[in-house]
Amino acid sequence: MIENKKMRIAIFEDNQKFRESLEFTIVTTADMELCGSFEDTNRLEQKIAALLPDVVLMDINIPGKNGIEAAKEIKAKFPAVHVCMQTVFDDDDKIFASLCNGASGYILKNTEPAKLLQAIREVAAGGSFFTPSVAKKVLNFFSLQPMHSEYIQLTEKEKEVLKHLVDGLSYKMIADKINLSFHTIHSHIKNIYDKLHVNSKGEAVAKAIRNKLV
Amino acid sequence: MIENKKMRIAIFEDNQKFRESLEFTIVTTADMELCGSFEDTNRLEQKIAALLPDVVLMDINIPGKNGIEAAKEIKAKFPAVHVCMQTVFDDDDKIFASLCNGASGYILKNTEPAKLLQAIREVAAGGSFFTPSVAKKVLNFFSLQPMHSEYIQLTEKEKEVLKHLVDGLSYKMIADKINLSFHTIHSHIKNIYDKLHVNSKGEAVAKAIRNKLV
DNA sequence: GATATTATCACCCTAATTGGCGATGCGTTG
DNA sequence: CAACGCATCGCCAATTAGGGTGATAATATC
Repeated sequence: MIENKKMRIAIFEDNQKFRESLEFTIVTTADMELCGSFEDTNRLEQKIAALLPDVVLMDINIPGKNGIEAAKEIKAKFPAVHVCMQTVFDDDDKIFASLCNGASGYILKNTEPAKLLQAIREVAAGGSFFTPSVAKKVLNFFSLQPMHSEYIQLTEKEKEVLKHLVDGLSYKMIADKINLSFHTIHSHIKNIYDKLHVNSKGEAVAKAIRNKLV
Repeated sequence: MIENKKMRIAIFEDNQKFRESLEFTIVTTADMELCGSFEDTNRLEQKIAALLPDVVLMDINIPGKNGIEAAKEIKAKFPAVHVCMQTVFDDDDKIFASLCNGASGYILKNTEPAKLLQAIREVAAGGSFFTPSVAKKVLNFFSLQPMHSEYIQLTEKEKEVLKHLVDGLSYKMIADKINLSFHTIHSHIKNIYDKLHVNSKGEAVAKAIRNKLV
């Protein structure tokens, strides 16, 4: 975003009332410009290509291809265009599907205009925005991942050694790779095993990948 | 939160300057009350039990048990207490570890007071708050879609053996587990290595997990 | 029906790697 | 100074990897 240019916003929303409400919010905002407003996702690619918006507000339940697919397509073909999903539902599946398909934000339709504008600005700047209830769901999702529950403090060297271990290198090869002696690698690995509470390469590799230590 | 009562905030932060800055922000806010401020997490449980804060601001790198472990302990013993992590670093590992351990928010220390207060209010109300950069990381996490396609056809037995290998069992232990001889496990594993084009347990485990063969 | 092919199982041998035990020194940080 | 991360080294037993051989039973394929 260049400071002195207005953000270009495109709206995809089938409910006429709500669409007009969004349009009003955008056009009455100094640093934003409404570059397009549609009630379906037909000829999506051409629309986006012609308008090149900074931010797309995409309804999830929209005629034509649904908003989640649309978000995916937009991100695939126009990575620079940021997509902010919006819906009345805060359905878990849809939230996660949207996030996975590249949406940068997820807001509920009852969000007040001030917050909506804040969300748009965050998203336009390459950031992300969730309404609190969505953020909560994301957190709950993480809380359901039991294996992430222990925090493991590895030193830089240990992380490096572990990375090579995961890549399948032997002690000797790792020693060569990072110019340390076989013995040093050996003791690093012993320390890693202690910290991970494992006692074999297989377990260490599994834990490293699953806990995203690498 | 009952409307007419002040939110009780407890601070755990070792840096004195920053702690005082936080204290100032809290005490000068009408709807908040500073109920405790500490420079380490010693006797954490007693402190929380005595104060029963609505929201705990927890530094990640704090003496005593680190902030991530502390968050976990607080959520385990006092589920009603909301924890908001803060740190100067936006280190992926720590963010995810914190989220998984029950923290409701994650803010960077350069966050302006207004946003900090907003975060506290969200969290106190049972919501969640991320600074935009953290939200971005969460999204990136979801966008890490597996994109592997290498046709690996393992037989049922091989899959079973591989699964145990990933779980960290030795050849001998696997043999016991599925009532086969050590030698048989050995040859299965040799075949698995052939099919996966690997030549060590570490690589096999890594490939198994990454390609979702287990 | 005869002939591959494949999955499964079992064994032997050797060399290399790994895991667990120990120890030392050096520099930084608290 | 104590504690810690880091690097180094030795020893020994267990495990693993790679090279074979070969049997059985089920399933294709000819």
